[in-house]
Amino acid sequence: MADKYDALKLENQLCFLLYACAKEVVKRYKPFLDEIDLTYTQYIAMMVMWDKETLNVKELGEYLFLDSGTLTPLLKTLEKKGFVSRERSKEDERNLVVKVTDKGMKLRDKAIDIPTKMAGCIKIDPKDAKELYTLLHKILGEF
Amino acid sequence: MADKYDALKLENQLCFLLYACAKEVVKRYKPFLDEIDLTYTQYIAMMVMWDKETLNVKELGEYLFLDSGTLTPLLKTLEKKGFVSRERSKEDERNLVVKVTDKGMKLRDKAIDIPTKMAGCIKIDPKDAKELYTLLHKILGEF
DNA sequence: TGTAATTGAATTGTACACAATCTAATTTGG
DNA sequence: CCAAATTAGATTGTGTACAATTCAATTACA
Repeated sequence: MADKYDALKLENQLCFLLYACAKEVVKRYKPFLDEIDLTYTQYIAMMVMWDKETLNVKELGEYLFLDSGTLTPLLKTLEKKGFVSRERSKEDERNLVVKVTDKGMKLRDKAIDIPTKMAGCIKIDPKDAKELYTLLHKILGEF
Repeated sequence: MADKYDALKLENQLCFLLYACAKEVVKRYKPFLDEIDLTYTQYIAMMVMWDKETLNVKELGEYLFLDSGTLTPLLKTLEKKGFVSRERSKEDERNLVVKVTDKGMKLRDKAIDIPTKMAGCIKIDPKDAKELYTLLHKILGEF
């Protein structure tokens, strides 16, 4: 019973599945992230900061696929919470150097069991997870 | 060289991949959706409306995984654009009946080649697409 | 070398997303 | 039958997202 509008049905849209799935998974993080006073976006920003320790806004944005319009207010919030510092670079004053603070590094230990908790929260077997990981990388790869 | 913080690295996060991928794919829709004066969220709402024609806010929200906080302003915008009508139900005045208008139904024909255009935009072979579809359904299934 | 082009952040404006709260309408149970 | 509980939607407040613009700093090049 296929009609010419079939492709316009929500249930046939891979993009919608991606969109809905991403939102629902992020929502699952909330209770765990509430405990360490971070939103999901702040959490992924801190993940990069924990790993790199010092970065400018542009570099951070490349990791996160976010621009300064999102990151500027986000980083100001993280600064207010004491997790990062923000300072213009001496060498090139266009660059804003973001550094994770001691307090920010301490937060990492509080966050350490979040990935495990989340894994227990989303029931997907390791083989499927790996497969999904590969497929999403393929799509994201061409961007 | 595994350390105890490995699970907290962005590149190991399936959720981040989902989140980034969904955003990037939605972004790809923009040029096509601009032509028919819809945002992505408005577009998926219209997809349900095209299919169901009449719905209340709660039902629409169940299809879209969105609540009234998002849908109320969205539907007011779609009403202003003339694509849907909003009216309280006579039988139960708590229900707001959303109906797609003639103008809204006409929009469907303008939207009809968007799925094809998008398919040409994201290079993923049909087998992978199917696999991805199945995996995402599995995850979304438990929500 | 001086101006034009480029770059990195910030700002502005629009549109979600969602938790929490509120209000009015309906339903339930004593 | 009526007060309490439930339900549907709207509202409020916070926090993203991102396009477009602005601004200051730096770089390129005629």
